[in-house]
Amino acid sequence: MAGKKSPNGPRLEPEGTTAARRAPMREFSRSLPMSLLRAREAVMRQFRPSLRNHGLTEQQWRILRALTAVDTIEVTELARVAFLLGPSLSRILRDLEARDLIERRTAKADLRRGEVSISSRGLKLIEAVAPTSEAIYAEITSRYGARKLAELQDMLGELERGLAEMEVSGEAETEADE
Amino acid sequence: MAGKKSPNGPRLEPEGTTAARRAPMREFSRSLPMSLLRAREAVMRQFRPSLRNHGLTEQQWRILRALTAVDTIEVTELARVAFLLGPSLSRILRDLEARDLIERRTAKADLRRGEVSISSRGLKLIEAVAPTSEAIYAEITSRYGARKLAELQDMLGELERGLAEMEVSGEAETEADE
DNA sequence: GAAATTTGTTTAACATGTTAAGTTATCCTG
DNA sequence: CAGGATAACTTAACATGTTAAACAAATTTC
Repeated sequence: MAGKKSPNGPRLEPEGTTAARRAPMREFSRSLPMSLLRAREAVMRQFRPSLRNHGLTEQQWRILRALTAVDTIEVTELARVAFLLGPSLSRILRDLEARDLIERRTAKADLRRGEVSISSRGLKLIEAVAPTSEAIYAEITSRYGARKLAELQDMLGELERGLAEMEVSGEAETEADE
Repeated sequence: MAGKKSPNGPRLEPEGTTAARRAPMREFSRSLPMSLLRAREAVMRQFRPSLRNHGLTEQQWRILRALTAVDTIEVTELARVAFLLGPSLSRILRDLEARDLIERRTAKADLRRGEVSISSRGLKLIEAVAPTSEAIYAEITSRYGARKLAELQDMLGELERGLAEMEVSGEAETEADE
């Protein structure tokens, strides 16, 4: 891809020449990151309005949703499950606690750890949102096909696992590179 | 350093006693949005270090990358291609222009429109990053399998198109719902 | 052809993503 | 048992996501 570039000077012309004179590379819009981004956005666009009507963002919903599956959970574990970085989670928990949607206390055995659980108020909110959310999910499944959807998720999972292996191989350029 | 856990801390039970007393719903971590999010993050985690070494964020890279394919492009069209919302793009363009990586001017025919193009400095930067970027992409393709990757992207594209159709059907609750 | 409406872009405000640094509590080693 | 290294968060700082509002230029209406 390091082909010889035509020495086309900087564009100072209002009406440039033709369009296709630069580095080709892969078709940008068809890159894997873009495909995944657009697909996810297309999915979330379906859910956001409903969540918004209940005063929840996507991340807040993920957290409450994860909390319904457990009695209590530590912050770090919650970050892993809800797939949020620590700082984001820290801010959101502060907000959710202020809104009385969750409850927190420090672990007796280890004062560093925080234990989080959903409040009855939070539980009510979840139960109010869930039906719409489930309906949307069912509609998506129906449209796309349950089997194909499962297959897609399998492929995504395999991709994820494969990339996790790459992590260990290419760990050597924390410095340099320019 | 290994899996040393708290000696008496209550662990999470997938099918635990106290855990499964609330709303069941779908398995949270296996939802489509989470699958897509994790997969995309796994992919981007590969690219981010390299981009960072060149002082670029993912979005800035997307913009410069899109600009290499055209002579000039209008802001709105650039937002569509790079898949960024107007406000985000507006901020990033301001920054990229300050760093002399792009050039801007207003269209003669329509003073509302802004025309953007990459600068020679921006082009140099792209050419510096591209090799590493392409190598990573090649590695991913090789690991996952070119055929399977193409299939995955086809499925993602179909999902995206299918959901786009849903948009028109369920448009009636801009108000109410709470 | 001026007012009303629409369009292209930016600004504002708040929430999250991302990396680095700070805090406090545990663990660990001499 | 004093430090030093770790671990679990939390803060800070900057960039982007997201929605609403502001603005100016173009288009439509009456």
